[in-house]
Amino acid sequence: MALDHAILVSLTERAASGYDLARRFDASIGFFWPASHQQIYKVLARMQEAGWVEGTLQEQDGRPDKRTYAITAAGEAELDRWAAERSGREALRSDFAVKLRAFRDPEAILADTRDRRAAHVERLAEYEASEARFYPDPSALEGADLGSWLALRGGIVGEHQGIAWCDEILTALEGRESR
Amino acid sequence: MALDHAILVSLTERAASGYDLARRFDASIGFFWPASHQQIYKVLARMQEAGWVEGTLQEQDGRPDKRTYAITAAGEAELDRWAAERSGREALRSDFAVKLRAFRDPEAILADTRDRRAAHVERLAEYEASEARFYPDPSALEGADLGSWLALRGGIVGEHQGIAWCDEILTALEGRESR
DNA sequence: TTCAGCATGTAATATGTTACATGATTAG
DNA sequence: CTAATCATGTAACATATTACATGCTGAA
Repeated sequence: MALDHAILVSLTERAASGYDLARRFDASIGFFWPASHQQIYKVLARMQEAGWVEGTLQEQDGRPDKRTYAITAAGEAELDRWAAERSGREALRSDFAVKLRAFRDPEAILADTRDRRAAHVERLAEYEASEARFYPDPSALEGADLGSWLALRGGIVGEHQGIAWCDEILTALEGRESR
Repeated sequence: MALDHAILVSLTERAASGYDLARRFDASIGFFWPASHQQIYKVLARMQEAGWVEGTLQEQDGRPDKRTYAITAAGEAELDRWAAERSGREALRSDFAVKLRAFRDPEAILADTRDRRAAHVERLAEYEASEARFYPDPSALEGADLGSWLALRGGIVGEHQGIAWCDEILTALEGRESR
């Protein structure tokens, strides 16, 4: 029951079809909660049965029919209930850390680490571009905008951390290699 | 197929029963790949069928029989295959970031953030204690020990990042509250 | 004509969580 | 006498991934 809430949050911002949501999950909200279109369609169907969202079919010409979902009052109530709930500690699951720990193939680890570093740098740039564009004056932010900015800050801080970790690994491995 | 590898890595360090593994997963390797005993038993059974591990039943008096698993040659081969494989980018899934973004209940977010900060501080202390105890001289490390230390470094850097993010949130929210 | 985008899903499989079940020993 | 530790699991449920399936439009 967690993708459910991510979708509901996205729907409070604007009503959307499963397809639209899938695209949003490829970008903004999906940075913190990735989801595939298949999964999104399933959850939308379940939430409609629960009465949290309401779908209306729109016929379109030239392209497939579109089912647009909007959040209902019951959905809003569910979001409020969830928002007040304590969120326990989040488990991190890192395949890469397990691989490091196994330390079976130092060359592969080096290559992986370089890739990861590049991916972090790239994503950091995206985040920073978003920040500059959408939140040029953070001190003026309020409400949901403040929340979105703080979430983005989490992404930025996280990418910095990822880069720092990669650099530690590279220093340790490259340093040893050349000796 | 990822808990599989975490278990195999743990078994290369020392043969163990499901119960033993469950305890290890509560501590060391479980920081990067949490798992419950139920899940571990299931995976062990599956891996035995696949021939990656071999279990031997030991009768004990005064306590339940114990099934000790050791990694087989096929298991080692599988680890090697996995180690050489590229690991793609890891998805982070943060319920908390979604909650921030929803920004429904600032008081609850504040309370959550304080809890999270405390949990990060606590875990950081554990990691740093481990580091001081098991890796007092990092420059002398080699092989699997070097890998384990680097994984631990990831944990440490990650907790620092977590604390920094919480501090940003607290500054933003508390600053605004008092105005 | 080929590929990307729009738009919906089903089916099979894999993985993980929660609840339930049993039963002995030892320390407080 | 109560709780924790040792030791194994099953069953039901929830969630996520991968593969498959369809079909139209518009741009290169």
